[in-house]
Amino acid sequence: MAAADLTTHPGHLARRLQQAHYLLWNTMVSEEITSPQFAVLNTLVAEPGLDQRTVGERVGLDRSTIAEVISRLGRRGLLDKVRDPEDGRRFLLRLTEEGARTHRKLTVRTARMNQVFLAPLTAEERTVFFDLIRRVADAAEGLRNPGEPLAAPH
Amino acid sequence: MAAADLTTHPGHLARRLQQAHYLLWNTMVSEEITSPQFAVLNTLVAEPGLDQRTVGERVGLDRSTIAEVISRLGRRGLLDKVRDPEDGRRFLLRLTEEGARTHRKLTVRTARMNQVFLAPLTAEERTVFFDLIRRVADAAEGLRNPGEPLAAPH
DNA sequence: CGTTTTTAGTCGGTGCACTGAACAATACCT
DNA sequence: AGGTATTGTTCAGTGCACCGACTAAAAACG
Repeated sequence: MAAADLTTHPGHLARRLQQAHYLLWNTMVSEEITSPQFAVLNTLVAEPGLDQRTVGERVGLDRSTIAEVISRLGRRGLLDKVRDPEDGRRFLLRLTEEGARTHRKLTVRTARMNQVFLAPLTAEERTVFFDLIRRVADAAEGLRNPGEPLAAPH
Repeated sequence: MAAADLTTHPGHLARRLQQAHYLLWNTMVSEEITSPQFAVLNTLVAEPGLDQRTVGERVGLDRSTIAEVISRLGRRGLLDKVRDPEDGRRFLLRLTEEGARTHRKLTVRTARMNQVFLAPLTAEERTVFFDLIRRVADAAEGLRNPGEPLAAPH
């Protein structure tokens, strides 16, 4: 049997895209803070006091992975973890002053990096790019919990 | 400072896309063989006898990562690793009979999975989808080893 | 030649990402 | 109230992905 053409395999392209992004992030944004870590900081700027599981849901990470990411951020003093007094299972998360400062700094650099990353595309193409990827990713995620309606109620 | 909108961050989208693919692969293609492992098998079907480094280059993996992937495939008896008699640094790689059989089986399943994964897009959109991702990924990879100073420091 | 430089592969370290199993706290249900 | 889910977190295990430092073989040079 002939070999397949990987350039028409979305999984292969997705991996290459992510790797390319990873490298650019490392050189243009930060070698300390990774992109998923920034996503967590960003979520906690928008919604301070979230619990760990919900943060994971927001950024698209499962419970094990989010636990590790948060543990790293905590170790670096970028966020605080407190037991919810009203629900002893939860940890409530909140950025420290340094966490907020780091987020501000990286927000600027991230915007710059995105410009470089998307430079090959025109403005209209970028819109399409976002739209297509989002639709494919959303649909595939929807295949996971088939009982659930697409528009998540609160 | 306000939180950024991650749905317009290509890195975040790329990660979500890859995760969605990973999950679908696991349910529709194989729980044993991963997508990068399949990419290696596929490369060796097209070009038997390649050395390790070149295979990594073909599928887009660095030396360390490709070494691990190949070691796993070797452990499962899907490929053979032989010292190049003409260049004692190289290992030449070749699929075993079982490796070729596995590749054939997964090729069929992968095609089915890609249909499901891309189902949200029309035929024209798929073409655009491939084109945009490829252009962005290629451009970012090009930034790695240029003769050109790409971004003036500060 | 012999000395440098380049190249192929390995090794140790860090981080992301998933699964499945365990555990404790809470909620649900007769 | 008491037993049974359900939920939030952790832990162990596997695999991808990078970097930097190292070894050994080959190539380039003088």
